[in-house]
Amino acid sequence: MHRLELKVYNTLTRKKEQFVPKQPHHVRMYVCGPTTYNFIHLGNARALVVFDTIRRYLIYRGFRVTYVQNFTDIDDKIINRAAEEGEDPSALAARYTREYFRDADALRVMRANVHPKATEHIEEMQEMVRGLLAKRVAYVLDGDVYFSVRKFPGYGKLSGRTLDEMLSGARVEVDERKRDPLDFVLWKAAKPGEPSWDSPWGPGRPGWHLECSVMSSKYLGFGFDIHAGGSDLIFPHHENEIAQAEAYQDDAPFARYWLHNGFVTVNEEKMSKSLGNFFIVRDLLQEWPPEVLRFFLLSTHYRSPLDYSTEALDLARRSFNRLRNTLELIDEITGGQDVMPAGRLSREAGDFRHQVLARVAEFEDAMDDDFNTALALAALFNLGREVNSFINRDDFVQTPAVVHILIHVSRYFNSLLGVLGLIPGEGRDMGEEYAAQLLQVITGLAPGDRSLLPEGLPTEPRALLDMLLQAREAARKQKNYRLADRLRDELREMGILIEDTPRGVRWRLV
RNA sequence: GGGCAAGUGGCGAAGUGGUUAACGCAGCGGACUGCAAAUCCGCCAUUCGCCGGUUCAACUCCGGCCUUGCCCUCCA
Repeated sequence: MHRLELKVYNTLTRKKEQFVPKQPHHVRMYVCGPTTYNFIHLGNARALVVFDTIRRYLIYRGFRVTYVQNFTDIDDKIINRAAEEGEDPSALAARYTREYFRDADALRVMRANVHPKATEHIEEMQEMVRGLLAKRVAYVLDGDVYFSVRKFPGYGKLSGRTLDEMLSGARVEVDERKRDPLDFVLWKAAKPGEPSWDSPWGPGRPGWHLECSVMSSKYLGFGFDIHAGGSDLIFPHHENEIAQAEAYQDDAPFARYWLHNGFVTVNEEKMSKSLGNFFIVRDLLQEWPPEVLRFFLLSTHYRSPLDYSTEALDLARRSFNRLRNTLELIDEITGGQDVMPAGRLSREAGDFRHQVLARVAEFEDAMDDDFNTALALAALFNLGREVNSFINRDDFVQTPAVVHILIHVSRYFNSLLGVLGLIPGEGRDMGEEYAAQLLQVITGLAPGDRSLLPEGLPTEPRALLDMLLQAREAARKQKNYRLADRLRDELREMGILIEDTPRGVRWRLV
């Protein structure tokens, strides 16, 4: 397999760089996870899916990947939300952590190797605060501990701004007690009634930025390979993480490659909780299959904005159908068979195999170039066209050798789709709810038409459908197109799409 | 106000200093089909926000302008 170099865009240097992990063949990757006070929305999902895809591609490329994603399970937002709901903050955090997994699993986001929680690392965080105080880059103020940004010369290197440029913004909160308006909290004193942990500076809780510095280096080691998150985390979150970690360690870099995804927008405006224009993944999954959501999220390069709309998801659905059709077409030929002994290849089949490999290389080249999933999808469409053309040739003959090739092609195709997490769910999983409707179709038949059906009625929806399909085949043979079309229409109405192919009837749920 | 991106066909979206500007959706014509669907073949941007500049050559590099978005506050 050909191997060009893998390039990634590093926010730290603002350019694409060759990606070389610190340790060959092993990538250590940290992704900022959610604050567990709510269901995740599509914007959160984009980060999850994008970095999950990057992880999958790294694995595909032969790297071992250690993937860490945290849960911020103590935070002002959690405390406030818990107060509103009259729920214990830790119970609320635990609840939304479970809900997080339901959505992430549905979106086929692989679970991390470690999912550390902030509340389980209080000791380590206090340790870092102590260290920063000892180095005099932090100071105590009425039970709070602040990091002194002026003491860290590299402050601003990730966001590409100087301290003075940041200060020129009018939105920095003014707290007269702080030595510098940009100093941020490492340890936050608890107000009465708030959850707290004892500390040398009084009862309190960790500042948000601290947890990621601590947990990432705990599980991945200082100087790990990839630190990722949404663009809105560049400043101040990741900037502050760098400041703390590098000041504490007296070393750099804390993380080697910084990757940030662009936002999901709605009418060109950032989808965000404060704007109230967000769409909850849980709701979207009611209407769209996970593959369609993933296809949508990966149809644009991860650093570009992506505008949400029903039309855009519908476009993703239609587009993805094309890939799924090809997948089904291959399955019809191979029928899930295992590899068969190779026979003599026709010249056309040899060319076909050659073309397929070229498309696989196209996919890899696209992903090698800063994970260009939009271009990678184009390679999959090209691959699909090769397959469709080959199978639909006039002179197509289903010899063992051809089946053998198609099984291999199927593996390639599935493996590339798998990198994008786009393996379609079972589109033929009929719920019991179909049984009643199918029965209704059968009982609605005229007595004459019913004679085409065998005696007795099964209860399984699949069996009922098979019966109807057979009856329709019989009707078509008798050129009773009135009945055949009527059955097709009625099935279509309940969401079962019928297609007549040279290899027989084919159906799927829509 | 400061910083950073982006503006490509009806829509979505890649891409490149120089042979025909990917791919998908939609549309049109054809093949296949009893009809459909799926699939295949063909057509569909002489043009890449606007104006200058560099160059033998720019949509691609530089400058200015316009428009939009993001960050500077919790946010993926």
